[in-house]
Amino acid sequence: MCSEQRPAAFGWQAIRDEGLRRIRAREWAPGALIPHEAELAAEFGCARTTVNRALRALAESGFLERRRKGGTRVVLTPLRKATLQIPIIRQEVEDHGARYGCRLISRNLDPAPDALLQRLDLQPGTELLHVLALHLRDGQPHVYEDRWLNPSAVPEILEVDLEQISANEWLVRNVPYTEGELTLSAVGATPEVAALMGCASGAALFTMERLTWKAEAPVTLVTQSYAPGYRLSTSI
Amino acid sequence: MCSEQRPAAFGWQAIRDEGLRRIRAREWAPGALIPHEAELAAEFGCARTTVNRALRALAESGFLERRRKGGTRVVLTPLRKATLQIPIIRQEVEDHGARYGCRLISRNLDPAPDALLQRLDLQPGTELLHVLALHLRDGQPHVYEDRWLNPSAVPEILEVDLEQISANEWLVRNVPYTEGELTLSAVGATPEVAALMGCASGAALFTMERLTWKAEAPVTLVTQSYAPGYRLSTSI
DNA sequence: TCTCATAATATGTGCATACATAAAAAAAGC
DNA sequence: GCTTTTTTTATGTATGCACATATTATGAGA
Repeated sequence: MCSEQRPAAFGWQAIRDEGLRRIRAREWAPGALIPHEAELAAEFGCARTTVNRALRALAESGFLERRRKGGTRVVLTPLRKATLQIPIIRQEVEDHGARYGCRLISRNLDPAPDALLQRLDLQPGTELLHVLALHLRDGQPHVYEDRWLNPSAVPEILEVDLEQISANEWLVRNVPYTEGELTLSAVGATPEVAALMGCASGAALFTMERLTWKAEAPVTLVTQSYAPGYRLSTSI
Repeated sequence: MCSEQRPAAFGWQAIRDEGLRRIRAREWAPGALIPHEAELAAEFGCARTTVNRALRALAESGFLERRRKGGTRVVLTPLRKATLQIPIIRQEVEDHGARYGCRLISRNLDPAPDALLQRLDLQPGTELLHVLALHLRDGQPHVYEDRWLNPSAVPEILEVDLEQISANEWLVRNVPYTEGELTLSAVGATPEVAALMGCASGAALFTMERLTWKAEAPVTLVTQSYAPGYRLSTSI
């Protein structure tokens, strides 16, 4: 979504806002075609380029659906989209004025479980680097991290001293752009995790799972469980 | 993010992709200014408009930060953004080929708790409509919903038969565009909720809280807790 | 030195125009 | 009737130009 909240009096934003008003007021009915760009340009007394910009913005926001020659339709269910910013843990902690720390619990080159290999589309028997770590906030447990790394995608990771730099930061710095999948869930703390986190066994932990790929190779699968009470907010 | 995955050979997308490559390759260093539009236009042999479009896209994706006269900088931490689609429960259930149902548990016009009124920026003593409901999936508990509605923002809601249409759907249909705040968390099931959901008391429930405003008036605060095991996925 | 007005500058936007492209509609061929 | 080709059409993109706007940089005046 854009920055503007108040309707703009002029420019393409005004046309965008007027379009949104018509969608809301059902003057442009859900699922129906709206007038084409040239027609709207004539109506608003502006260039087609300007109408295009406005309608494109509404399409990006999920209110309209546009197809060449097919015209522009009002989306049936204005599916609400929220863009949430995935926090970089160190930064999130320091932004709150707290002291960040990270404790490496274990680091092993293990044959990965079959279910994991299947999900990563890797050959059975492939060895992955398994790293467990605890992120601290003012010395208190903040996030428990369970990470699998694929050395065949990022061989350098085997040389990195993960006591010095967290796997996450190293990846952000050295494997710049990856695509992937983010899964949010709530899981109960296992006895082991509870002991590390200093919370009750079975406590509800907000959990973020990230699977990232570089080109066609899986890079890492990381599961981060936040201490009880954590809330992730965003504006919609 | 846009739809394109593969680099485009021509057009503004090609410039966008080349810019992204330079950011990744640190040819444009984090935090540093990049050449201004006119310069890049000369380099790529295209109009400034085209460069503008490309850089604007990169800025919207969170890689660049632009300011008039100030120029364009590479964002220091390319904070990863994920756009997640807030599911409309009925639709989500039906899309999975399951039967949707909704059971109204209670509906009362109550004086709201002070903490809530403060959060909604309402006068102490204001009465709000408090609705508890259970969304069913093939007859099984799926989502527990606790909702507060503000009749002074949407008076018509008092006349609506919530047995017939869920508050959510009525709002989507009749109070089309609202801005608000989305908060994700994990909470343990209270004994009452556990009984309704048919899960263990204390079970970890993925919880989505949505606070929406229409103009300056709060419309609704809804807390939806999903049955254990629910996962919300998105691509990043 | 400090404050305030002024100029310089990079991005933001609008317009007229042209052509590209995808997809639907119409026409042609069988 | 059916398939294939052609035309039509709405959106997508590019360009050159002009002017708006927000800030930074500069310089004048006290």
